[in-house]
Amino acid sequence: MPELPEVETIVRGLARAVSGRRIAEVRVEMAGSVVNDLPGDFAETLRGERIESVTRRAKFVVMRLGSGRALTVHLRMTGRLIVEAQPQEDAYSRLRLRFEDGGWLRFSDVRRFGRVRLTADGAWAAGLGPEPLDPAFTPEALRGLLEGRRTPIKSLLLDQSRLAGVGNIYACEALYLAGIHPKRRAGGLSKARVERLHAALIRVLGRAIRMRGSSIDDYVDAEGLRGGFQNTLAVYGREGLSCRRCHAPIKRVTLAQRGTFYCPRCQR
DNA sequence: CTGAGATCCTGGGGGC
DNA sequence: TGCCCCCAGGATCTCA
Repeated sequence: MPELPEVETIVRGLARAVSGRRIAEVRVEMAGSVVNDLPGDFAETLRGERIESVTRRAKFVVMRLGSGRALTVHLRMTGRLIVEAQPQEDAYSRLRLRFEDGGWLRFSDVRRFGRVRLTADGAWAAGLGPEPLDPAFTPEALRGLLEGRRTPIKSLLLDQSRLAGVGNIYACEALYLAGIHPKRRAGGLSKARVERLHAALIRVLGRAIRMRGSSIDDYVDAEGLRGGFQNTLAVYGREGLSCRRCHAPIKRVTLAQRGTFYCPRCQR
C-alpha cells in the first residue's frame, strides 16, 4: 500500500499525535505481526516505554523509545497505523497500544504482510539505498547507482537496497515524467536522461507528499484521512485511458511481476 | 553478484 | 447469486 509519500504523511501525523507519550498497555492481537529482537515478552518489554520521536527511513516508520530502543513498523501492502481516542472494532487489528494519558494507536493489516519490530537500536531499517529527497541524492549519485546495471530501470527503482522509498506507483509516475520507457536498461541511460529521471523522482515524490499521498484503494493516514495524489496520476492504473500529454492510450505490461503503466508515445 | 521467479496473505472486481 | 480467475501500493528467499 504505502510508499515514501504515504509513509511520510503517516509519520508526520504520528509525530504530532504520539511523540512524548508513554505506553500504558500493549495488546498483541496477532502474534505473527510482531517481532521481538529483544529478550523477554514483546508486550512486557514495550509497556512503560515513552515514544520519543517518530521518523521515516525508506518505507519504515521508526519510533524511538525512551530506553534508546526502537519500535519499527513496515506496512507492506495493506498495513495501517491509526491514532484514535477509543479502540475501534477492527477484524484486522494486529496490535494496539494504549497511552498513559489516554488514546490509542492501532496497527491493522488485512493481508498480514506488515510487521512491527522491537529492536535495540532500529537496525531493522538498514541496508537501504539513499533517500531520494536527501540533498546528498544528486544526479551524479543516481548515475552511480545505475552504472553497469543491465536490469530494467523500473526494476532498479523498486530495489530498496539501491534507492529507498520508491514503490510501484511512483516508479511508474517518475518514469513517465522523465519520458523514459520502463524497460530501458538502467545502465544504458544517457546523462541527460538520468538527470531528467532524478528531477522527476524528486518532483513526483514532493508533490505526492504535499497532497498527502495516494489513496487508490484504502490507504489512509494516521488520522484516517485519505490522500489526494490518486487524482493526479498520469499513468498508474490508467491502462487504456488517454495520455494527458499526447492522448495516446496508456499501456500496461508486467515487469518484475508488477503492473507497469506507461505512455508508449511519451516514453521511449 | 545479478536477475528472475515463487512466496507470504486476504479481499475486491470482472467474466461467465 | 455464485464461482473462478486475476489483480493488488512490498520484500525476501531460492535458484540458475
